[in-house]
Formats: sequence, C-alpha cells, structure tokens
Amino acid sequence: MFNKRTKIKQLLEGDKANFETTVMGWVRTFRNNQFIALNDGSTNNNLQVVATLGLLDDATMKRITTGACIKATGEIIESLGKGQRVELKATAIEILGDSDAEKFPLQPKKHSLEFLREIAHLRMRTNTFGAIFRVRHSLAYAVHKFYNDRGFVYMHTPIITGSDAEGAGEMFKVTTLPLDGTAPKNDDGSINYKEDFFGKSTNLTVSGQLEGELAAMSFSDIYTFGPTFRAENSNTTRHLAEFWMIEPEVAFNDLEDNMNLAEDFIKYIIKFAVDNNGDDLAFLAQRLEEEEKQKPQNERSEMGLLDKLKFVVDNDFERLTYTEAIEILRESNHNKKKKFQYLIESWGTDLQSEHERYLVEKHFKKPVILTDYPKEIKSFYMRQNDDGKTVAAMDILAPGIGEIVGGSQREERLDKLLQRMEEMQIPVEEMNFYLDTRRFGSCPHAGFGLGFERLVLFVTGMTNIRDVIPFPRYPKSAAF
RNA sequence: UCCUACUUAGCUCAGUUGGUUAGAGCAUCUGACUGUUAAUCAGAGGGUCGCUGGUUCAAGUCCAGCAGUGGGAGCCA
Repeated sequence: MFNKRTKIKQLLEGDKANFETTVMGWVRTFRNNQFIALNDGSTNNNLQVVATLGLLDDATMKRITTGACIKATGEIIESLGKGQRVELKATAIEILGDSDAEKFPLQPKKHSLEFLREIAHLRMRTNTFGAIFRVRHSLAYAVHKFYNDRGFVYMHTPIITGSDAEGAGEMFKVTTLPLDGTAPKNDDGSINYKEDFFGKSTNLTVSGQLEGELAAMSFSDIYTFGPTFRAENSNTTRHLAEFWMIEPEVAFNDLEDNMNLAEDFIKYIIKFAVDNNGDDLAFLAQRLEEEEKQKPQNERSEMGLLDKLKFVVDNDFERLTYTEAIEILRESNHNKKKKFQYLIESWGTDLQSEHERYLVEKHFKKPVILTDYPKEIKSFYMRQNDDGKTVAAMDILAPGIGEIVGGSQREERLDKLLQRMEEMQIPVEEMNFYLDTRRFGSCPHAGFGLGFERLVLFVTGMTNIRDVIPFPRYPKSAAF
C-alpha cells in the first residue's frame, strides 16, 4: 500500500526508538547536504531525516529543495545531535514531487502576513498558519461536542434564502437571470423574478436565526454552524464577506439563561483548544510575544496569550446593562478629559468601538456582557422589556476583538412583535412562516450568534480576521 | 464608503535639497563542507522604482488621477 506511513506527530511524541518506518512530507530546509527538516502538517515540529553520505546520487540530492515532497524510509534512532529527541536515519529517499527552488515563494525565513495572504494556497505550509488552522479545526470540533453533549440538535439552515428580511445587513443576490440587461421585466421596469430559477428573488443568507427559531419550536434546543454572507463594503480587520457563525436557539430560555449558555460555551471551546493544542498555542504565543516586542511599552498587552486564555476560562464575565455602561463611561476620566472622539452625553445612542474597548480593556479588563439596550438601536425580534424603552438583548465584548456574540431573548408575544415590525417597516406578509411560531404554541425562547472567526482570532492571538480563515473573501478579493 | 500612511530585486527594506552606471540583508544559482538546527564559507546573476499623465535641461524623488496594500472609523459577528 502506497500510503503506509507514520505521521510525524506520532513519531515525535512517542517514547520508542530503534524501529523501521516510512514518513512522507514536505521539505522545510535541507542543511549540510545531510539534514532534512520534514513536515507533514500533523504538527508544527519537523522530523529530522538524515541522509548519510553516499545514500543519494548528486542528481537526487539537488531535488531535495524547500517545498519538495519526499518519501523517506529508515530507522528511528535517538538523535546524535542536539535539538531533537529522535531522528530518521534514512535508508531510502524518494522524491514524490519536485519544487523548483527558483520559483517556490516560501523561503526558510520570516515572511510578512500581507505577503502570505497573497499566496493563501501555500501559506498553510508555514508554522504560523499550520498552527492557526489546526487550532481552528479543534475549535470547530469542540463546538459540535459542546452542543451534542448537551442534547442540542444540529440544524442545517439554508444558505440560499428566500427571505429578504433577515435583518442583518446587505445581501448577495442569487440568480440565474442574465446580467446583460435582457432579463425579463415587469410592466414597471423592475426585474420579473417569477422567471428566475426559484420563481422569486433569492439571496445568500446573512443569518440562520429565523430558521433556527422555527426549529427550536420543535426540538427545544438547536444550534446552527455554517457559512453566512454579508455584502457590506467593510474593510476592517474584523469583517469578512463570507464567515462562519454558530447560532444556538433554545426554547424556554430567558436572557439570563442565554448569557449563561454563551459564557459556558465560550469557556468550553477555549479550554478544549488549550487542552488539545498545547504545541500550536505555545508557538502562537511565542509569535505574539515577539510581535509585541516591536511595539512601544505602553501598547503591549499585560498578559501572554496562554495566560489570557486561562484567565478567560477561569473568571466570570462582567455583566452589566447598557444603562450602567453609559454611566461608567460618562463618569470616566477618559470622557471628562474629552479623550473619546465621540463623547458620552445622553442615553440612547449606540456605543462606538472606542467605548467598548474602554470598558473591556481599561475598566474591567475581562470579557463583558452588555444587556438591555435601547430598542431603537436593536432588531425587531428582540423581546421588549417592561420599561417600554429597552429590549432583552445581550452582546459579549472580548478584549482586542470587540463584539464576539450578539443575542437576545426573542419576542414571543404576537401582538408586540407585530407592533415592532410595523414600526420598523418589516414586511409582515413575507414573514408569515416566522410569525406562525407565535401563532401556534409560542413560548419564551432565546439565542445568540457567535462569529467563529472572531473566536479563532481571540484564541490564536492573531489580529487580522483574514488570517484565520483559509481562503478569505472580502471586498475586491475572492482569489483561490 | 470615509480618514490616513504606504507601493523600489523573489522577500524585507535603504535611497539626502530633483543630478550621471538604483543599494543592503535574506532567498536563488555555482562551488566547498559528514552532526547541521532559519547551518556556515567563497563567488555570481537578478530592477519597466504600482499604473497613466504632467512639471523640468533632468523625476525613484515634485504634482494630478487611477489601482492595490496596511492602520483607523462606520456597518456588524
């Protein structure tokens, strides 16, 4: 069998030596015509393959270049040199795939993240991105494990949606109609979508929440985990046009239950990565530390990556209402000395990211859950509080990332929901499928959305969201 | 979309008040090297200075437009 080989991770972690094996992987460096640092992606650590003199002819030797793929067979022995416990003393080396050294863009040296972003198809072969995407995998696995262990049903909500009113931003249109102006038209000149593939106007989903609510009205506890799409012209380190979102929706939960679920969930998956990806996180922590050294002293973070993750897992998130947050901000020296670009004056305006950062990074120095926002700045489906001014919303803000979770208790009372939809000009006739849940056996329920990439950012210590998804999609960019 | 900085060799960057053949480190290539750890040593090749136009005797350098990238803001997850 061709693929009979041992993974490098297994060889390096085992405590055995003096046995025959075969490894396959990609050459990172080739030193002294003798030492091959081989990586197969199972771990960031390389296996040292030793090609003793005379094993290879000159022509084959020349083909062992950075990036080449090789198969090496030999004996695992305790290393004669320092720096590694074991090494492979090769008895045979076969080139599986050549890599022209003059053209292969990755060199055994430091590259900028901007450059690597241009070669996203090859950047996974670097230590940094190898670590990031193994951590990303673990986090994704932990998401499913967390909900499965608690009896949640994983719902696949549609990616193509017929609902125009998911209410979370600009949508990408999905159509098979021609774009050259010859699409069928209505009498008033608008496009006649009855002729389109689905017989109506359709878009890529911006959220699975509405469908998730329908499912929660049947299974009690559900979650979604899938891609979502926003056609916003957002050019930031925190936004993508295509990103993955986790949206649990739970019948019979109120806002406090919702907060407890979100906090437990975040702590669980971070702990899972800490417990299962120690090597990768240690590498990323060291990388971050070196990057921090470039910064001036006052901009450096007080904690290293691993300490920060441990702190989040071990400590309660700070919970306070929007109204309390406004008071803290208004009374802060920062506000009084007019250091905010947008000064806090009155109740009712939305918080700017500088305010969120102040609360999270300066005042509390831990994740913060803000609740009970003014209804004017939140979505129609959020449950109205008895004060008539606020809704049962909650946002979780993380240090360095900002909003990582947005959620709420949903409005289960049909009359209140209809009234809110009217005020916010949501087309009721298109939402009948959603309103049916309030007509037939409505119940209190709550849920939230967590941006997966933002969580990966937080756990890996990376700063640009384009570096934590394999093939990022953002304005003017859909390469690969 | 707005504000701001940047764009010079494969990569990371120098390049003075506009002045003659545009530099370095790493990478690559050639050679040396049997215990190296981003190996080391010697030598060589490599540039339409983002694109378009303008000012000038003369533009990598000054001006305008466009494009791309970084950072910040808005929108949000």
